Amino acid sequence: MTETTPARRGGRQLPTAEELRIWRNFIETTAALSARLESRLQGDSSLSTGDYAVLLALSEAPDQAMRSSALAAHIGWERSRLSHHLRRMERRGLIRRQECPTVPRGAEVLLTAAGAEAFGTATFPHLRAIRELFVDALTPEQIVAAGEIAAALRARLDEQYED
Amino acid sequence: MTETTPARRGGRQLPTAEELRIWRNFIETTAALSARLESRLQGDSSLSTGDYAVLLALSEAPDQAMRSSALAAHIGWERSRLSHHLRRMERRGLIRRQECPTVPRGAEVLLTAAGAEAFGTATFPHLRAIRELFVDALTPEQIVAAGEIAAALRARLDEQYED
DNA sequence: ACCTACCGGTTGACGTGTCAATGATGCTAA
DNA sequence: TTAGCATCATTGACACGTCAACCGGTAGGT
Repeated sequence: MTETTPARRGGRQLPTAEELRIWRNFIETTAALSARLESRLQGDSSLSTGDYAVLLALSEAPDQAMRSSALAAHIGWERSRLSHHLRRMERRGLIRRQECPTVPRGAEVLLTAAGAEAFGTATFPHLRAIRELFVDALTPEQIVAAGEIAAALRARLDEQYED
Repeated sequence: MTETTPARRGGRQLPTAEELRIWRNFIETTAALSARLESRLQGDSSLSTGDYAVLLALSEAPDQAMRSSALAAHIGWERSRLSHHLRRMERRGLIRRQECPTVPRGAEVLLTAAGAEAFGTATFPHLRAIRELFVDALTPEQIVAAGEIAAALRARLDEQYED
């Protein structure tokens, strides 16, 4: 690895120059990758990755409908974020909202025909883009390593619960 | 690796379920990592990573000053993005802008004392956070692998030049 | 019954990012 | 000279995200 400072990893408080270089390349490249995927999806289907996540969840839901909070939990968003996003999607005709018959204060989110159609159009090119930009860019060993790295980073994030 | 479909990597058009799982973990975890860094920096110094990037570049510049477009190129931002960001930073007193004496339409961006101080306060905790959340979360081998993965992804992004 | 506390969802304010359009000013070629 | 034309920077419109405040209603404790 040819580090600036040898062995004693527990001692240093700050990253070495080499570690910092790798860090920057890593975080900037993953951000750029996200952005490229976003723009590919946008070009292929006029959907954002947020739209896609919502439509995917609704497509797989029974009756193509979900309670707002269940949807938020399913895709891991804050309720407020989802509410803003649904407003924009409703304006574009991708989903509809209606009072939930069973739960008093609940709001049901429904997939519209236009939403289902947009999702159908988007899916194949989106998966192909993931393949081109991620899967095919790496060796099988690197894909495994990427999975392990993600798991290790996630574990660290979770262990320092919300700061 | 135990893939759903064996060997013939060139043949498939779509990722396997396992590849998709790794992809999702990878891209979501790196996004969460960025977000955590952002929030740590915010808490430690009331700066965003965007602020930090600008202040870092100015700190290292001769006379703590740079032309706007040079700054944009240095940190890899669009000029429009930088212009918006500088407006907000100027409002907070972190930087100043003035007409450039040499270049006709050029705008000089200057680091203020407040900006330099904020940057100084932010640096150590920020680097420590990078160490905690990235460097220390991975084995030395994983850090090397992360660097190689980033390089491979970057190469693929660059080769498909801007879509 | 009444006060309170929570719950589901929305809203507003604001920071951030992209895109397209707009000045303002020099450079170049008819 | 003047009609383009590229360049530097800003602006406006809009999408997206977070945070905190809010609102209507249900549930618990006294």
